[in-house]
Amino acid sequence: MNTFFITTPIYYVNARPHLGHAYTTVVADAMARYHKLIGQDALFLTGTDEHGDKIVQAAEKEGKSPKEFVDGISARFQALWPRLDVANDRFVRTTDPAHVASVQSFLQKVYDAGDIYFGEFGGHYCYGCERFYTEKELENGLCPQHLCKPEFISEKNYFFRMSNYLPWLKEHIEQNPTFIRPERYRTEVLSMLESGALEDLCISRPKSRLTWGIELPFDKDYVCYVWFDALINYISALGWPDGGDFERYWPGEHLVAKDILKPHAVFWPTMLKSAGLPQYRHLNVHGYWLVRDTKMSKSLGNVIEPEEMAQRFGADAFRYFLLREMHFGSDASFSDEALVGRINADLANDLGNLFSRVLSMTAKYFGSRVPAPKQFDEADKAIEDLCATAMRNFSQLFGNVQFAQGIESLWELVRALNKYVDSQAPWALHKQGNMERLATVMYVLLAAMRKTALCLWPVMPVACGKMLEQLGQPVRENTPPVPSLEDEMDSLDGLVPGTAVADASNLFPRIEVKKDPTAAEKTKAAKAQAKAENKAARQQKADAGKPVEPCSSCEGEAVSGKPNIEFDHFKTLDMRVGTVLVAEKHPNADRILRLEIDFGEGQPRQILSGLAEHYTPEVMVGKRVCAVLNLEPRKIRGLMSHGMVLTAGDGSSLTLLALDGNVPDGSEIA
RNA sequence: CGCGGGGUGGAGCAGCUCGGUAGCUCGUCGGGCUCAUAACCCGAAGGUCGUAGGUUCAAAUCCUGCCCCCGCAACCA
Repeated sequence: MNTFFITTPIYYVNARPHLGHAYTTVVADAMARYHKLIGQDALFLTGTDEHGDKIVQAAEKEGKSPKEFVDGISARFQALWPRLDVANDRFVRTTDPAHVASVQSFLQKVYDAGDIYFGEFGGHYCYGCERFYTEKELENGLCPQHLCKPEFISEKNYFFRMSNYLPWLKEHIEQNPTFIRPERYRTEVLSMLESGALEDLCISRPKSRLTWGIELPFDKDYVCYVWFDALINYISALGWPDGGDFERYWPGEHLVAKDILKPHAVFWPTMLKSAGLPQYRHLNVHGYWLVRDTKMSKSLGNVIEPEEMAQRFGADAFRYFLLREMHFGSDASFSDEALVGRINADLANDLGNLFSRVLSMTAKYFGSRVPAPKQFDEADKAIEDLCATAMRNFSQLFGNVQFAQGIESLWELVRALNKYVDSQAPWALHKQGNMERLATVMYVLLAAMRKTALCLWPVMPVACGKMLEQLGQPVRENTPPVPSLEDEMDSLDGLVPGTAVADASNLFPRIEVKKDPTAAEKTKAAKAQAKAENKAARQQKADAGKPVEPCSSCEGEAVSGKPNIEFDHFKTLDMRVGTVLVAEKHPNADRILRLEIDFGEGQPRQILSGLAEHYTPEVMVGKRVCAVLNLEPRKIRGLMSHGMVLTAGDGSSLTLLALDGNVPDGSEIA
């Protein structure tokens, strides 16, 4: 196995690239470079996902055709990567004619295998539940929740018989412990499979509703919906079904964020299985970057612009931070402070300063020429051993997607080199005139620095180039500095005595920090907003109410203002004042209170309200509240609610609407 | 008992699979060095490893109960 193929997801082009995109792509780049560095034939693919409803809408908004629109955003992604020193070998777009042809071949193959059928999409839609019911779920033709007749909405669509392959998939995952990694995501997928909640996959949309997509080869009235279009990029970019690249590079491995675990861990393997193609080797799943411990989102104004980071701190430092700070698989926290902290501590103080002090001494004592070493003593041998260990650990950990740990093991060497400088005190040797010993010490340092730089090529390609240049080593951009890192691991050889080196070095200047006293407040505000966001997003998801996953290689972002309504429309609301007679926790829902409220109607009305996290039942009794009475009654966790209590809140805090004066129960609100 | 992750010195994390001196980075304090990017090196303070039990000669590590935090899911009319 001397080839390596790594992919990022193709990014949905309805928004600009953000930190999450940058992380995934930088990691993939580092992986590709690492495999090139150990002498493999590595191919690195990224790209853009350009079909779907959202694109059409976004394009309309800007008065562009879909194609014009996606061309623009795709170009933006493509322009970003070089700024992060990302050197992808391929870039795939789902609007590429080759991709389109490939998707159609794949669909045809799966169709011929008998795994695609024409069926009913949707069916019995209950507006109360905002979902479709199958015949089986209905009780006497009625919605089991509301006991009302659901409306029959019919849309014929094509389905992929995914369920056929789920038992096989479960076994495959069980027998291949690193098929999905890290472990936690493997566990999650297995429990997903055990839960039995997975159904067949709807893979089409009628052209009457969506034209911006790939036409099904067996029905020209339909286009392909989301996953069959998107996932196939991983092989269409290799020219599948034709061309030698597929033979050469497949199976590869994938890198994704945890939000698209299901499509990659379940849909894609079953699709490959159905098409009779070999499985991918690994699905590498990473976590989210939080910003000051809250979710990053556009409307919070805390979106991290990768370009800005690269510009302010340098692409190398930014990449270093991303790879060093996040333990692959877990979430991590992004902040300027953390970034600057890493840059100063690791890059400036430890690594940069090491280069500075050693090169400066080499200039002073040996005229900037690598001296020839003599016999190694114990201290030198210890460094030689540690260097070998560090390189081996680094290599093993990096290959195992444990980037932070790999880098850390390299820093054990860097710190040891700084200690070695102190313990050997070259300046003292020089004073004593002990030039033999001095030569050996300086050689050990320079040679170990070279080894360090070699390992860092996947992480910081440009800085690595600078380091090697300062050590008199020839480098070529985007080419591994040595043909095989393996050959470099067992000795301190590789640096030829007499080589001219730089006389000074300032690789990573310290960044002076200016304290931001409002940081804590910012955090607090951001958290509150984030919660509100969450809620809005959830609402939106519910509104979509479709049994098919929305594309999630992007963050959903359309939080829009509400349109104006007619006064007549407003007047249709029946809002009244009432007094809470009874309040208790919903027996089967932790956020909800069950209220009995007197609206002067003769008998109290039962309303359920999501107040439990803000008001205790005791406090609620006797309170006067405002409510909407003529909302469609709705069953919530088994109890009926006949109205809605009015509240104001921002997501983290919530308060009831209060009355300024005294009016009788049942008074109208307008 | 919805699913999953987590609670380890001031902060962030490792260690837990395979029980046996609690480790790393940052921060704080004291010292050293003078080659260097006010950096580097040494030392110190600071933790009964969420909690209550259990197994064991021995538990951060294994078992059980409980508490708390974070995602997702469900209910927020």
